[in-house]
This record gives sequence, C-alpha cells and structure tokens, in this order.
Amino acid sequence: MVVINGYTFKSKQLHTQQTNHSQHLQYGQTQSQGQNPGQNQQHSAGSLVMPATTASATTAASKGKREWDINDAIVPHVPEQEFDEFNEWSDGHVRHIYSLHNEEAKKHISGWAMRNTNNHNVNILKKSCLGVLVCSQHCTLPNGSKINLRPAICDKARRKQEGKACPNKSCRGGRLEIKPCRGHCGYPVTHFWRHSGNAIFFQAKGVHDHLRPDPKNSSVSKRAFGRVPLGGKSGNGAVPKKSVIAGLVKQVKQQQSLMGKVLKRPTTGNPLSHSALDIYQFNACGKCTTFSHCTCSYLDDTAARSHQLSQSSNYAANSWPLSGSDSSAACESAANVFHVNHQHITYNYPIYHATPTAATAAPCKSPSLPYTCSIPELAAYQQCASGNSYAMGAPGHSQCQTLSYESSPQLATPEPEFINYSQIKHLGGGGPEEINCKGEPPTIKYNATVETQPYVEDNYDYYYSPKAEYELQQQQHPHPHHHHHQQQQQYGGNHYYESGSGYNGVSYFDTGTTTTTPGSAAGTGSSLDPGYGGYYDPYSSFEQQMTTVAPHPGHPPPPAPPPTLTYHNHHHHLHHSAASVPTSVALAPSITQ
DNA sequence: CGATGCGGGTGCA
DNA sequence: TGCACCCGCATCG
Repeated sequence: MVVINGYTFKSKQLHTQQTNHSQHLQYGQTQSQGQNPGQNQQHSAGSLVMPATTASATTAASKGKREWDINDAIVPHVPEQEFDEFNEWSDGHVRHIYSLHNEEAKKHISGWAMRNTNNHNVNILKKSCLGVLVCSQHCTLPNGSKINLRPAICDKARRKQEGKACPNKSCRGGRLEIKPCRGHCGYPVTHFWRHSGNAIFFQAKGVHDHLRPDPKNSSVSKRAFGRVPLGGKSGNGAVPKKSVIAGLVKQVKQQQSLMGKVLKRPTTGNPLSHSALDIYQFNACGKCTTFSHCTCSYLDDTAARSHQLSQSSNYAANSWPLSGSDSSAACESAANVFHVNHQHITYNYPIYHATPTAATAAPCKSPSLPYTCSIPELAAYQQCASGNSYAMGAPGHSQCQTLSYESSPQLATPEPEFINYSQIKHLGGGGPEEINCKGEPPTIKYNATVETQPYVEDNYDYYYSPKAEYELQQQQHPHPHHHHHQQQQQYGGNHYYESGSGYNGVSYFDTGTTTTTPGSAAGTGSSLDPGYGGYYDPYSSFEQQMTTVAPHPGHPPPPAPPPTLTYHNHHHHLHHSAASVPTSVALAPSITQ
C-alpha cells in the first residue's frame, strides 16, 4: 500500500519531471539549454506539477518509462518502441530502459570505467566508476587536451597502470595516476543494471567529475600501458606515434569544433580545465549538489547529456555532463521524488519513500528541506549547467563555478589524482550543500594503491587523444543506434564496446514483473535470456503485484513475493532475509515466469 | 591478462 | 542497517 502510494506518488511526480526530460531529450536534447532552464527551475522549485500535465499529454509511456527508480519494487513495463538507445556514456542522474536484446545493455557496457561493486543485491548489478588515469604532472598534450586514460577494471591491472609513465612524450616525469570519480556526492558515480521483463533498466547516479576516459581499446591506452609497443622513447615499440598522433589531433580538433558548437560554454582548451566548474555545474544534480544527496536520481537526461556530451565531448569539456536539462531536472524536489537513498543503493524496492518526508529521511541531511534541490546554489548550478540563462547566462561558469570549484578542487587545480575523498569534502563545499552531502566521502582506500607501481619512465611518443581514437572506432563501428545523437554517438555512442564486452549474461533479472505487463515486452520478460539474464528481480513478483495494485491495472497480483530483496547479507545479516522472503526469493527469478 | 560477475567480509556511519 | 570497498574465485575472450 504505502508502497503503492509511494510508488504512484513518485511516479507522478517523476513523471512529470521526467517527461519533461524525456521530451527534451528526444526532441531537443541538445537544446537542453533553452528548455533546461525551465526544467531546472521547475525542479528546483519543486514544481512538479506542471510538467505533469504536459507529460500526460506526452504520453503515459514516457511516464512509465521515466518514472521508475532502479530500486522500485516495480518497474514499469515499457513498450519496445520506447526503449532507449543504448548510451554508453550515460552521465548524470539518468535512467534508461534498454531492450533485453540490446547487446550493449546486456553486457552492461559503459564508456566509463565502471567496476563491479558488490552491493549484496542479487537483483541489481551495481557498478562504480573508477575515474580516469591522468598524468601526475597534469601535462598537456599538443592538442591542448589532457591525458585521460581508461583505468583497468581489474584491480591488479589498474595497479600496474598506475605509476606508468605518462604517454605524452612531451611530459617529463609524469606518471599515470588515477583520478577517482567522486561525482556522486563525493563518491564514485554508480550505475545500476536491472533486468526486468523485456527490458534492462539502467540507472546512473552522480555526474562524473572527470573526463571521459579514452576507450580502453584505444591504441593510445594500449600504448600507454605498454601493451603495445611503445612508440617513442619507450622505444619499444614502434608504434607509429605520428600517425596516431596526427589522427588524434585531427579528431580532437573536430571534437573541439563540435564542442564549440554544442557547448555554449567556452570550451576550454583543456578538457580538464573546464572541468571543475563545469563539472559541478553539471554535477549538480542540483540537488545534490552538492551532490551530496543526489537523490535525484531522477534526472534522466542522461540521454540528453550523453548526447550533448558526446558531442562536445570528447574530451574535455565535453565530457561533462551538460547540464542541460538534466541536471536541473535532476534536482527534484524531494518531494517530488522520493529519494532513494542518496546512496542509491539498491535495496529492495521499498526504498523509495513514499512520503516526501522520506526524502528527508534520506541522506539528505537537510531534512528540513524537502528538496535538496532547493538549495539555490544548486539551482544555479543546474541552470548554469544548462548554460542557460538562469543563473548564468553566460558563461555559466561564473556563478556556478564557484560552487564547483569548491567541490572539486581537484579539477580546478591540477592536483593529484588521488584525492582523498576527505579532501573532497569540500565538495560539500561550503555551505549548505555540505549538509547535503553528508557524506562526505571517506577517503578512498584504493587510492593508496596507486602509488605502488614504479613507473616506467619512458614516455610514449604520441600524445594521446582518446577522443580521436574513440571516434575512429566508432566510425568504424557505427552502430545502428545512433539516431539523433549523431555526434554523440560518435563519442559515446555507441557502441563501442569495451573489452569487457564479453560479458554474458547475468543474473539480474527481475522476474519480470514488470514485464508482465501484458503488453509487449512481457514476453521477453519471461523468457529472459538465459544468457544474459540478468538480474531478476525479486521484485518482479512484487512488482507484479504492485503493478496490479497500483497504477498498472491489469496485473493480477501474484502472490506477493516479498519484496524483499535480496541482499545478500552483509555481514550483518540480511535483513530481510528469510523472513520476508527468502532472499532466494529474490533470485528466484525463475519463479515468475 | 584482463574484463566481468559473484559473493564473503570489513570498516564506517 | 546501509554503504563503500577489499579480496578471492570463477568464467570467458
């Protein structure tokens, strides 16, 4: 019941918001700017309402599609036609629903270096961003960009990477260091994958506060890591520095140009540079702002961003999420949204708090504020991010930045990668926000690891521009998906799989509850691919019920499985455990059908 | 060798 | 109780 309520509630609101977003995305993602402002405002304002109407018009579909939260007991059943195109560069608080048949989605691919994180929830695969490998010297490549390599997912491999000589031949003594992602309230951005029914639900939390790493496959990265014979000094290889470089440069330029087009904001020469500010702006889910909270899971824009980003992308600047709409969107008033934890975990469905209060309850420290977003600053960010008017007008940075800066000192300064989150606290920045962010990030332990490796001194000749390669790759492999995001696609888009691609299936499937929906998808749902499988949701059953109950008419309420989830327990026990339902339940994927 | 996933377990809040 | 993370194990390309 409550749940239901909660659910509905959430949905509506979200709905509205999302719808907006979705619209934006679809229609004018890039545009985000213009629209954004409004959105942002709304969000920030907590204006839910209005959008809703629009939304309604837009379509229920959109709603359904956008309303959900990865933690929801029930996730909407989405008609195939509404599936999102795969976006490997999702950034910001975004949510996507992919077809179960989408290879990339099945593989849980991401352009970002996402590593599996054990969230003890069988149903939902959680991944956290490892950040990017940067030069300890913060050297600048010929093209003005910075070293931005993709860290190995494997701890062991990553350690090896760290300490290696900066691939920039012009760099002296620079070593590769990991710049941890702290885009989510000081913590790494997290991605959640949940397979339910005929769809794969993806939700990202946080905004990457670093550039997009170059594809791991990139020759550059290979070289950097010595896999490939080094060209330059290293001498090993003979890698064609020049050619590579040239290509990269070219690409870079292209990208830049794009960026310029796309981004209104000044593209900084350095990707990094723009970073800080930008980042924050973008980051800001608004609410979180401080990131802290980030409950805002709802901003979807992902798509938008990604697109945007992608375009701009490349490098530098781009990487940052655009703000656009998204960000703003993101901020939802708590009220509207129910926060999940700000942590974003995957608990059982119930996470969302039906009541606004919940929001408070949540991480957001500022209980008082129902909306974290409320924070003006945030708003500013958002807006800024969007580039729009709101606050900024201009160069968005100005205002927005300020915050940003604080938050991300790193960016601003060339500081060492390894930042401890402790440092990060700043993020919280000053004021109010901090509050939000409660959490300031604990220091990251693994950072330490970084140092370990000795590095090689040789520098690679080429400077690397991830982008370039990236693009190249993409070009080579155009994916079908593209569609609007052209540019984006280039970048992110599509489809370049990372090596990881190999992944087969998984187990995260919801039982398909959602699926159940009579509609289309359902079919798949039940069928889940064994291969990919996914996360079954325990929820599923639950969801079904819910669905029936709640908003979605139609579904018979199956015995309700307990919504519980599956946490495996932690040390502590599983909570739910047996009691409600055996965890297994969760898995029980089989169950449902 | 490294990407991915899974899952046990720990430290923190 | 929930979360971030660490670590080992296993599978796969």
